[in-house]
Amino acid sequence: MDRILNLYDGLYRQYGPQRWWPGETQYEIVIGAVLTQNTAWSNVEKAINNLKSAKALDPNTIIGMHEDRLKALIRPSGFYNQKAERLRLITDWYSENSGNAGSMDRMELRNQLLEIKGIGRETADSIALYGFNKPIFVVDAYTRRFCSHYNLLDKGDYDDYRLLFEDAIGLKAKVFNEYHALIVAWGKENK
DNA sequence: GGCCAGGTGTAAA
DNA sequence: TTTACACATGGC
Repeated sequence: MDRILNLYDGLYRQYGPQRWWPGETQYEIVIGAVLTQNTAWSNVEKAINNLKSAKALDPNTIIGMHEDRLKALIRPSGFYNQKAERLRLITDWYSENSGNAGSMDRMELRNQLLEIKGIGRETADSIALYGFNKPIFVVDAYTRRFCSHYNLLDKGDYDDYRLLFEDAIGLKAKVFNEYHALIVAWGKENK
């Protein structure tokens, strides 16, 4: 049995199902994916709660909102100048494409997202997997640490890590979803 | 008070 | 192609 599958079983037994992404709606997942860029999730929660309290967590409101207003609401998540712009761009895309993104090929969706300024590989893959249920494995800082710890891969490009898991598991969105979340749970216990 | 967190774009070597 | 740096807040 492949070691990657074996480690998955171990994590699952230890931590149980994680029920990711921590967000209720598809749009909230998209917003959260941007806000969490190099940022602690606790700070992202504050920003999302601000948006909810302001009844601003929907595409039309975000697009129509004054830039300074948006920056103030997302301020706790840090990098708020950049992120306000990134939220606007991803929201423009979302308004246009959320309807048919679900029927896109996984790589077609990924490539569309990567064309958006401020949406890099991890953010694109998080949106594709957790927002649209596409089988793309998400690589983050925890994933690299996990791979290094278990000697799966030490230095590599983002896609080297992604393919390592995709090749071992097969294109299974449900497993990708759970595995990534479990790696984060593992990572928070192993600092 | 310093370090770090579920990255990304840009510029320079 | 690789490396360095800016971007910012809140928790410990």
